Amino acid sequence: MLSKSCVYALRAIVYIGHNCSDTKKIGIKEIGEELELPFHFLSKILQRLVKHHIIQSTKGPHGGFYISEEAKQVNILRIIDIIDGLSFFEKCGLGLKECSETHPCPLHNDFKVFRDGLYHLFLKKTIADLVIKIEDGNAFISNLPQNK
Amino acid sequence: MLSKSCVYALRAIVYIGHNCSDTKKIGIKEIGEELELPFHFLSKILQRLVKHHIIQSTKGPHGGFYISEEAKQVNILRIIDIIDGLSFFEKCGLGLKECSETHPCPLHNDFKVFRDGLYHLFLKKTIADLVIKIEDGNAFISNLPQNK
DNA sequence: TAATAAAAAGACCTAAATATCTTTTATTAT
DNA sequence: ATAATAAAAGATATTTAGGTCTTTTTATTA
Ligand code: FES
Ligand code: FES
Repeated sequence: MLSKSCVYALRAIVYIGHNCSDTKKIGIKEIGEELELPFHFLSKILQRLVKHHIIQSTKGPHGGFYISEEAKQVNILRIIDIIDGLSFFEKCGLGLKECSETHPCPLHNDFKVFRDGLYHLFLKKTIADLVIKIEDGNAFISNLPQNK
Repeated sequence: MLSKSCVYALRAIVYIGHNCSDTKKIGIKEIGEELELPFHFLSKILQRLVKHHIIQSTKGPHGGFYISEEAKQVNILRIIDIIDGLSFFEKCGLGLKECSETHPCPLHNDFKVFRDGLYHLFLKKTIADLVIKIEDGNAFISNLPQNK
């Protein structure tokens, strides 16, 4: 449903949100190692997020990525839109060219419930919501060591 | 979420279920034209379904594909399993290597609701259920002509 | 039994997503 | 100023999904 680029983006943002501070920026190397994501591929993704002002970066020694408190309030759907676009949430689950109430596929009514539910979930969840779960120890953004 | 192969398979099966009879088998050509699916690609998919005994076929003049009433009782999840596998329903929505209750990602609890809901939807829906919707005129399996 | 029709099978092609490698640019510290 | 560091940018490679083309096999019917 979400592309790899997109989940890499989300996890990287959460990692940055959790680990950066006024004095500490986070390098791609560290993110890639911690989250086990491919360095250069991740770098492209982070560039896009910077361009869209979701995160910020500085070059040079002690440079890296960071995120402001305001930016942490953006919802996840926004990230999905930037990376994948929102077509998933409009598309027919059975691949008809149009998903519509007047010409529905035989899964339309049932499928719509979940598709729209996910949409609203992603709409109301912010980056900060995810970061808090990490900080409270209620969730994790890295793999379990044994699964490495 | 579902691959094109998979939704092509589902729509083709429903089309066959709706149109075939004891005396009439359905050719790939007809299915491809009606559903606007690529002929040869569709042919590969139907071959797999025949191998898995979801549909049946005969070669030669007046040959084609057909489906038995019993086979119409198989659920959609079975088709998804044959074409895509079921990994989607076990995978972490944020791409962690394992989706688990003890090491959850920050979306786990919310995401699981939809992922499991879809699972159960596909588990309880049979091909016959979809065909009935077509026959009752409550749903469609072809695109609207203007979207062709 | 020959011609024909249709699926099966196999080889091949294309496009998109994912991943890597190299060079450039900006920043900081010496 | 210079060297070192880190992101940005650009080029290239690999993998996978999606799609096409050709040949073979099987069944029908004239
Ligand atoms: S028409 Fe298929 S999901 Fe809406
Ligand atoms: S751990 Fe991410 S969905 Fe279960």
